[in-house]
Amino acid sequence: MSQASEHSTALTAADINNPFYYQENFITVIKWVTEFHARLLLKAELELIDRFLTLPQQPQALLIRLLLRKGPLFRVAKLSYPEIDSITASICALETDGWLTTEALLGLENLANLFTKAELAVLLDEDTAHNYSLAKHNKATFIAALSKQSGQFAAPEQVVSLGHHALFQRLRLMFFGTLRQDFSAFVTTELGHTRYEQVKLTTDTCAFQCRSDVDTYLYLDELSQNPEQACAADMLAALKSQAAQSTSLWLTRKRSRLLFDLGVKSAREQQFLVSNEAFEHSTHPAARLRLARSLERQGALENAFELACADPLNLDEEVGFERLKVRVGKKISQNYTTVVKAFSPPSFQLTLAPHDNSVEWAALEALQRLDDTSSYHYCENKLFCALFGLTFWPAIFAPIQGAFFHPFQRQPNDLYDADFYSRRREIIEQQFELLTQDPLRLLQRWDEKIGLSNPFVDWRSIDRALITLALSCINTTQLIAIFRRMLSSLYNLRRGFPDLIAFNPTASTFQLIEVKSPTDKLQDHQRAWLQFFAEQKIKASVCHILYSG
DNA sequence: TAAGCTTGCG
DNA sequence: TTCACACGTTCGG
DNA sequence: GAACGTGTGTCTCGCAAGCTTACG
Ligand SMILES: [Mn+2]
Ligand SMILES: [Mn+2]
Repeated sequence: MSQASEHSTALTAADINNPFYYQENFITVIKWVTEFHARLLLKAELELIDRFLTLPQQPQALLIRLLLRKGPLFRVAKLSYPEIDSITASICALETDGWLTTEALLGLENLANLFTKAELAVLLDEDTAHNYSLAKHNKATFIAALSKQSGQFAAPEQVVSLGHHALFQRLRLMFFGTLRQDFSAFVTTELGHTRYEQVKLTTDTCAFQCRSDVDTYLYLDELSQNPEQACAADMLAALKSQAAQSTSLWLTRKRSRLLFDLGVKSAREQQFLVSNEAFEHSTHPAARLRLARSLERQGALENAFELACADPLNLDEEVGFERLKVRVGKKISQNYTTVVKAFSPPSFQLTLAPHDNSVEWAALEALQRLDDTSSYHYCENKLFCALFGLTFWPAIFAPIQGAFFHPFQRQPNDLYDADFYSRRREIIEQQFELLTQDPLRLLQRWDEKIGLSNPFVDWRSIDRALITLALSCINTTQLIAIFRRMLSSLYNLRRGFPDLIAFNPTASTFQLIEVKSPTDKLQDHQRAWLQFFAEQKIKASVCHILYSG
């Protein structure tokens, strides 16, 4: 277990009743970042932050209001906040350091976003205006008409734009470790809409190790926002050169995702020079397989075969490489014969009348009617994930170094890393032990943790009674075996569970059923779970649906 | 004028 | 906007 | 049958205001 440096860190959210609660929270974050992670900021940035912190209270409040909104352009006349006395005075104050800038000219797109259809109509030249009516033509028509007049327009009223966007983006990223979260986390948490497990934080922990990692993230995020902009080859070159200097695992993952998408897109456009290289440089779980198939389509059969002979890194590769070798082996007279045979799970057929709801629900109803010894539930991954999340709660939220760095995290940063288990081995094994001793202990944990965010527990789709039922019907040894398999690759193996589960409380047994409509077929990872269940002597089968008439 | 969507807000 | 799953089309043997 | 691309439900809450469009 990692040692926490005892910089006890109270990061408290502001009281909602404070009319300036947003200001308080924003300042809290700024101070947190500048105090503890100043080494990731440039001198110029720190100076700018200083000036921000010394802004008079009212203009600063207004600026923060605007920073929290979509922006970056605002109509001054539309701004109104009861807690801010003089909007215009504050605007003036904010124009001195470039926090806000008045925009005299507006591009058409900005203009159209800021003003209503009626307001745009006024801007039409007089001789064209009479061709259009507000009732008959939609807003796009007016925009198109305006575009024939000009691409730039004098702002009809004062419009301001936010400055220093890059700095604030950077600060938000450094605090949250992602750009997908924003300051609304403070409020939703304060209101109790979302609740997070409280993990002891240490001030020396940040989402980022070095400044260049922050830069990298910002760059990758920008690329993923508008991937259409750069040409594919340029993008590839940029991502490649960046990869050379980065060590961070999760940034590599983020970049690999982009490279993978780039590869898929280029391959579709038959730009194989780009796509092959993009796949090669991507660590995305599906990248190698995709590359191998792409090579096959390009006719580079030897290359494809060779790649498919690599050790499979995951289930998809295992199955996909095998299929490819069989397919391509014949053509290049490699004479490859398959050793592995696809597992075929037990199955049965069920005939249904036409139904409105989904095939899973319809099958559930039909099966339930045929069998009054068991209760049927449509859970897919939800139930086993919930059991997993409850069982390993203390491990998931263990204060491992670097795993948690702000109070609004739903999961540790390394949840899907290969060493998730090894970094928590002791505590995980301890929970296995507790589970063996007393499975019903999980119900206590349910009561204790109910409502708290957990990456495996969806509180609304599962209830306490179902957990109780599950614990009384699922043999602990079997449950442990399932958990061990999940732990071997959390990212891949938290999905693929059969649609339905049926509990027989009298016999203390259960069975799993994957429903397949006539048009659907078993996915590889679903098949893998079914094979595992068969090996573990867990009753699991596929229900093939037929339709009457 | 109602419905449907986005945005802001706490 | 992401994820997991289902559905539908294309393609080659 | 395999592979690929697309569609669907779901999403962290609930409400109000403002705007646009479809509809009668
Ligand atoms: Mn399913
Ligand atoms: Mn199914």
